[in-house]
Amino acid sequence: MPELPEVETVARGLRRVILGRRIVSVSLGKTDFIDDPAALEEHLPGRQIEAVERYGKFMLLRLSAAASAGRIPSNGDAVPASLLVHLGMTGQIAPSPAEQPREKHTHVCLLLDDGRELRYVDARRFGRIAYLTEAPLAEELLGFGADPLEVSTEEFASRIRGRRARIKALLLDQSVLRGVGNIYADESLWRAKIHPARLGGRLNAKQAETLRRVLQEILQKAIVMRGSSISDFLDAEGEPGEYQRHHRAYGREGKGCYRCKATIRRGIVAGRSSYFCPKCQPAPRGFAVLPLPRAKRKRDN
DNA sequence: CTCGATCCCTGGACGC
DNA sequence: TGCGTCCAGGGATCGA
Repeated sequence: MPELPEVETVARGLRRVILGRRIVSVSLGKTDFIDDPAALEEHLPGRQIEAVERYGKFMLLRLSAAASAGRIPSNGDAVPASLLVHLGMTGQIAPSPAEQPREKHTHVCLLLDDGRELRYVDARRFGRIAYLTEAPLAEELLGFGADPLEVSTEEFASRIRGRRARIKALLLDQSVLRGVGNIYADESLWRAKIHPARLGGRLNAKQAETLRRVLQEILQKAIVMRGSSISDFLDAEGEPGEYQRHHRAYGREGKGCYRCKATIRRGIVAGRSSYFCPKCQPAPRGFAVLPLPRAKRKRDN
């Protein structure tokens, strides 16, 4: 669930609270979501957290070369490196006092030089953590698409043009755009009045530009609101976001469209639950709308 | 190239 | 109350 705005919110929070801290030691819980757990234990201690960046849905903790106490480390720690962190669905990362009991599902603890622990908690372990030096990191980031906040009209159009996938699949494809997930895909398609199952390559230039523009507006607003807290998203200071109050499509099955009052419906597109207004966002021929669940048939709105 | 299916994983919602 | 089942979904992978 953490998508670009949520990850940006976490990265900004981390920047405020851990920048400049040095990692003293590492302790790990379950490690099946970590690329090379031993590398964390071997290479993180002694390094300083110099920057926190976001790349799509990833966070990049930029680390100094390890302090070497007068000699050059022989294990590669003389060069800078990065810790790549993906929050998956349920990942949270934040510092806590080291003496505070560890929450359930805490899988990575980095003891910092100020007595706190930077803890990574992830019940479902859909996240990912990797220790990477410069070259492997560059290679890792190579396959990602454009930054949706920066992408130009022309680049966005060219990344859609000629594709045969559905527009929602393209929005979710991290090699097309980096950072968009299910919520912001549905929200931007609703705002652009484009059905998620439309074929991306069939959008005309005006539709593509509208989609690009509203996607940027939505992401920017969501960042200002510190992201959407559905399920259990909390930022690095334990605060929930507010953007879920502004959702117009996502999660609103059975409720009224804010534009036309028609009932928001759900279908599966690109393997994901997709919410749309059947009136504002006309479906392509043959699209299967899921029947409204009993429980959601009425209710407020 | 794109699709759907399957897997990973846990907690919460729901039905009986 | 409790138990079983389904679903949430980002990403990898595999076969069609």
